[in-house]
Amino acid sequence: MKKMIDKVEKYIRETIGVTVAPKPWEKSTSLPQYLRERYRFFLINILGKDLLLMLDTRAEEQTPAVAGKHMDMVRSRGGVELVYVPNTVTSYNRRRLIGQALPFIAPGNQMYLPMLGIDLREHFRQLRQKKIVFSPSTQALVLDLLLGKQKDTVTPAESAHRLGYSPMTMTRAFDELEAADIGEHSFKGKERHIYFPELGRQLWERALPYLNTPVRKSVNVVTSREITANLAGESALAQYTMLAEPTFKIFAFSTEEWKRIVQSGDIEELKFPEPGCLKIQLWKYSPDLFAYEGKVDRLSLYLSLKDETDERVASALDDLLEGMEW
DNA sequence: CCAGCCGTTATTTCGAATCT
DNA sequence: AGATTCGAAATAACGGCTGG
Repeated sequence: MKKMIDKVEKYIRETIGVTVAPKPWEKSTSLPQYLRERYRFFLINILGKDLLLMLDTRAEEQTPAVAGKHMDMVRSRGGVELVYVPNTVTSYNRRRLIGQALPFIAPGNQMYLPMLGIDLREHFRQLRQKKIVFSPSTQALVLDLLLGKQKDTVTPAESAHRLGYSPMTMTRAFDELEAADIGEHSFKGKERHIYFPELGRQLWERALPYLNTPVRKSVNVVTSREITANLAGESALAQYTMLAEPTFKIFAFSTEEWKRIVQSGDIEELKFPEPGCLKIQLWKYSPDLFAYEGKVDRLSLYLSLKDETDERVASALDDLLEGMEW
């Protein structure tokens, strides 16, 4: 294990530019057997702060919750700030460690030391776009509220049942709404409730910054089959407004539904559109949830085209919302 | 150069398993 | 029963390579 502590030392020196002098921790003998076997403990001093490193000797990754339990255990006798040093850790577990406020150092990769105000990662992704958007399931929930005119309070389980998501997914959708400060959140015992004092246009405008296009991806196809599905894009817009029909018909599918269609044969995907082809939009949520009379709902349609620069489309979009019965 | 392709890695999403 | 946690699977981003 000598190697591991050296790596940590080097990583700290290279990233923060201070040398720490790791010393074995004597008190470790007072720990339960299993903790002593599993971890090695070193005291270090960073920027005037004493920290106790807890190095995992195991090669296999440990889940954050278990690591957290062990840290609590050690902390209860140590009385020092603890830092977990996993041997290996996946990106999603790094995020969970942060989520559970567990300080950790992943040498060569990432360091999270909130007590020092350090949150450092080696592999910066493209400067994380701060623009928060709702996940597809949350957007589906919001649209359901807007289109279904839900007056009462709603619970995750109810929404889940109505939209075909799991209760957990709806719980997370509630989380996102709460984070965006949309709706009034409350608990009735264990049941989580959300209530919207304002629906319709007010809610729409409030949520709009967090909503994005339902279209995950578009493909051009040719087929001799008769495709019946919900019209989308300019095709749907042409039905709702005075806009002229587009050159190619545009349909919307959920990913799963489209997979089924392709499997049943006679669908050829094209790189570029050609006369007589269809444009297929694959949606992040099922268009069927809100579609009406053979076309996708107005709001999703608006979201799918709101970045369109074409002047005629833009003005048709205005008409589209004008025609909305809030 | 550089646009497009492609394998690799990171992140997101979601339901199943687990916990309380 | 409802909440939390975990990991599989889908998706997106990265970065090296290639053929113009």
